[in-house]
Amino acid sequence: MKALVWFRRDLRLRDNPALAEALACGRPVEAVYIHTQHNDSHASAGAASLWYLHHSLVELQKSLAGIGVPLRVFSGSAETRLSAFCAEIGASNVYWNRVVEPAQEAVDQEVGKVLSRAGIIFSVFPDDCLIMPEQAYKKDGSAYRVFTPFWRSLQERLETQPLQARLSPLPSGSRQPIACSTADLDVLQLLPEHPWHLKLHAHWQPGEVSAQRLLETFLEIKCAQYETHRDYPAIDGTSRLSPALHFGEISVVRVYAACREAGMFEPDENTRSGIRRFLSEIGWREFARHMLHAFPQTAENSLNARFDQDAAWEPDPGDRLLYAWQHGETGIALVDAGMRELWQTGWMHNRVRMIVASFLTKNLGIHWREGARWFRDTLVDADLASNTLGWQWVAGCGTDAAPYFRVFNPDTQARKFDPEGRYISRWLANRLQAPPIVDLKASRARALDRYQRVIRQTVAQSPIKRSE
DNA sequence: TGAAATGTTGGGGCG
DNA sequence: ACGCCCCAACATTTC
Repeated sequence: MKALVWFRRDLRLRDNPALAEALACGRPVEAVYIHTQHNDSHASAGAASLWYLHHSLVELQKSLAGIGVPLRVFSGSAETRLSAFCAEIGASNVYWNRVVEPAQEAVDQEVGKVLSRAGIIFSVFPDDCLIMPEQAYKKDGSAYRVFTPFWRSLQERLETQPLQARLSPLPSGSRQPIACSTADLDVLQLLPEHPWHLKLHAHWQPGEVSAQRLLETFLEIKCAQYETHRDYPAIDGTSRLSPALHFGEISVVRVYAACREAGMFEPDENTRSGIRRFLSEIGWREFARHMLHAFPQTAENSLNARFDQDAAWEPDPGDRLLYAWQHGETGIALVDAGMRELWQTGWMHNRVRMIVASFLTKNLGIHWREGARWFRDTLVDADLASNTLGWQWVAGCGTDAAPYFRVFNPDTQARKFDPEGRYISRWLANRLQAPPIVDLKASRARALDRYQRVIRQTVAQSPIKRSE
């Protein structure tokens, strides 16, 4: 009988608990990836993300072949495909790593039932998080709602838990390499027909090897000035690890452990603070997973439900304002530059993400849900938890959110963080700058007015109460 | 991980 | 020398 590894968002060989365990069991090992399409659900991946996935799978298939493990891919639902494939190849055991996302937890439940009925033994391993979300609640069982205490307690707990146990060496090539053709990946139809995605190759190199190189580059070069460079979108000062972390091309445990090790005996104060700051960004990723686990409805709705009523937003007939924002035609230089970077590269610098998000929700008065949807469709690193937290943070309707009155002025931000206009001219070159579609000052005032009314309303004043 | 309005202070020009 | 005004520069408050 064989052992089967079900790959999901752990597209790597190194530090892969499920793969390591399967290889250790002594049976012949095969691997499978199943692509499930959701119809316009917030769980479905966008085109840029699917492009990344396709090429990451190509790399995974090649490296698995190098250790004698064939990878097969299917479209369809995991519960039907998995059991069928087990029967086909004669697998008695299935191994996989958890994906910490509500819809995926539900898939695990279904798959577990089906496999049990078929008499197949399965093992699920913790992954995707430094600490599994159900272990990240406060002592009284309630969820953390503020980042700082959450991150502090998580770090304290990591001090006492040996991370080394969750890492494993690269599987050796003791097995016979097998021939591999990546042609069958095309059946998943992850790539769109129109070849717009070809431009993404100039900016991204999917795969485990590239992910490890990004981490090395960060620790050897970038972290020394991360604290300052991270704020300047014209500078390549960030790790660019977000898509690799999303797809699990590198383990977040490995990233954390490597950073801690690098910071341990580091004499340079700038380097130490750079590493510390970078780790806190990893912390926000953890926080986002914890939040979505505790409040799964926030993927669709504001945690503060008052923000989902019409009064919190402005009408946008024909979605004209939304369209202008999406296509970088707002007439606000930094916003348009950011939206163009996103469209061209499938990525946007984090400071600019905050600024374009603030502009959409506050200056244009459009629900954060629309922005989140666009990001999901266009980002190579689109991640439900991080995206949800980020948008609600900016909109001011989530946990530990920015206060509603914190409105970025894109022009002021450009003067501060792109003083020479390098970022703006990079993405707006050869482009006539249209007049702004909104007046920054007036729209800011309207936003403050709107939010103030929404926030201040008491339960007694709500339409539901009154109608009684 | 704001920005704008408002308040305070202190140096310098000037009568 | 002195008071007055102007206005940066900085601090505080407010949204």
